Amino acid sequence: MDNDGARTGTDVMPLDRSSPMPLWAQLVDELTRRLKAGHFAERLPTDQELMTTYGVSRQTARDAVRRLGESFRLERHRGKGTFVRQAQFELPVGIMYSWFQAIESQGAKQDSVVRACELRQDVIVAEELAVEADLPLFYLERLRLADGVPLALDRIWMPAVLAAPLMETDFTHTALYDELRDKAGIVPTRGQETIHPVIPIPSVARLLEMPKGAAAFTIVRRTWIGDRPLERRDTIVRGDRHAFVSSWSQEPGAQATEPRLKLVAQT
Amino acid sequence: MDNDGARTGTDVMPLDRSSPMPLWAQLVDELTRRLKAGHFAERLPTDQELMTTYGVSRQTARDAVRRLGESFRLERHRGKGTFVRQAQFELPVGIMYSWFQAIESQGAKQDSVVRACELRQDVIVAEELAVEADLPLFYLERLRLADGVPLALDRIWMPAVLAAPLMETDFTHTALYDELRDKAGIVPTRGQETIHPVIPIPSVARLLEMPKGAAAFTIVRRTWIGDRPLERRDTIVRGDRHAFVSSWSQEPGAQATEPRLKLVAQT
DNA sequence: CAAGATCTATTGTTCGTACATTCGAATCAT
DNA sequence: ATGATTCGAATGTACGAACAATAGATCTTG
Repeated sequence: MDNDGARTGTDVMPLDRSSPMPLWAQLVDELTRRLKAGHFAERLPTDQELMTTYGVSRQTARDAVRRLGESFRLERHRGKGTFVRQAQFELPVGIMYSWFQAIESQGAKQDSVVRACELRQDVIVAEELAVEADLPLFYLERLRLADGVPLALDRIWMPAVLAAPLMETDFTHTALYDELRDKAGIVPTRGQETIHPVIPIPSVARLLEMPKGAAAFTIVRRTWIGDRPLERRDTIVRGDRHAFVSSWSQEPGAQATEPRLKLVAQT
Repeated sequence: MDNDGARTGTDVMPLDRSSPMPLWAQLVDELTRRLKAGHFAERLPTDQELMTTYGVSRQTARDAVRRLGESFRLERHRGKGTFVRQAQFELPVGIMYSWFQAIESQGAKQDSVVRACELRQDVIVAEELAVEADLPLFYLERLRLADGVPLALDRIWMPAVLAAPLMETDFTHTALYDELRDKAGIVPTRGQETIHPVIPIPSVARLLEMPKGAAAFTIVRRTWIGDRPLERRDTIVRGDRHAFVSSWSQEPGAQATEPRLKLVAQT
């Protein structure tokens, strides 16, 4: 991997002024390439630098940066420069993330009853997490409450090698991903959630204090770091008190609102 | 409402060059105002027209139009001009829309068994649709099949005054919104879907040929034309053969994929 | 030393200009 | 009439220039 600011010669690919592709497009490609190669970890070139480095006008340089910002999260500040926004730790980790946030923002106190936090063996989950069947897995089972009312039952499996630093954590008030980041330096890069309707088994229904004959959601989440499986999580959410809601509308001529599902508490 | 191209004098609000707000921003506001007032039904002013009308440079005019395009769906064509993209009839009508599309794109033949297509009275739904309780409602009940396999049970209520032209339609292969648009000239502008897990009542479970003890999704959709309720629809989807799936990923530095749920068939 | 003033770097806004590219209509030649 | 050519309109690309606004560093001064 090349060094950052170093001009090693092969660093900069000159633009092709005879190409039919616009200069700004070539510059976008070039900057994208360098960004992905790890350049500009901190700061992007200034307008002036782009002008002299690539021999374009400021207009063209700015145009390229503007369009680059459609793919990358860039922040420009007068007097300072252009920066790649640091990867946020609070990734949009699917539906559950926004849900717990919404609950919090409505003023309800969240906490969890930790029902298990241990190392376990499980052949089936081990297979899914791509670890040897006889290796231990970190297992965390929590009953999540909002103002003391059961909301969901959360069961998490992770390879023990990755989750070892979390063993001693008190998960009563702590978010898993925060702990993972702070104690193990791990942040998931990819995730998937699958949502099914289920009839919870009696023991779970009792835990969640659900009325008899009510259905629930199961949300199965899988996360990865690159290609490496990090986590499998099964969450059972009470279906009688929560729903997924999607709204859309279209002002005449205006952009249509993308349908986006939100898990919300029922009144 | 003012006429379109007519320059009636109050049509054009001049920009304030002493304002701290950039000219392009003022121009965006002005064009937004006029768009919402029904101007430019067909074509937006050309760069040249904006320059002379508002006394700005082409750069500024183009900048304004570019940013206007972030709120409105604009199409610019060399040699032709700038146009407001016509409201598409195939609105992103929530989750179900993409679901039936996905099924179709996977090659499965869809059709419906029309179980009821009639006028009915229903006090509760009438209340919801904001019509007099003793007025009739258009009621359509369909069992939706993919390659002959039951997928979902669909029940639709609409005010009869709006849906009258649909009474004679054969809904075996026809999409409701297409019919509404073609025969009644009606297109919903707003919608909401709420998704719950349920245990279907035996008669419905039998219709959907669901295994005993399986749960299902109910999707309640409400649509409006402006503020006027158009439709209430209850759809019961087999939960053992379908799921909502949401994926997200984050390239380093790249825009995070918004979590978006899709209803998909299980393999 | 500290508070204020000044300078420098960097992005934001705005003007002007020129030519390229594409579309559609008008014109011309056959 | 019909096909090819030309022309005008409109957007796309690219250059140059100037000044404004902001942040941070440096300098000045009490």
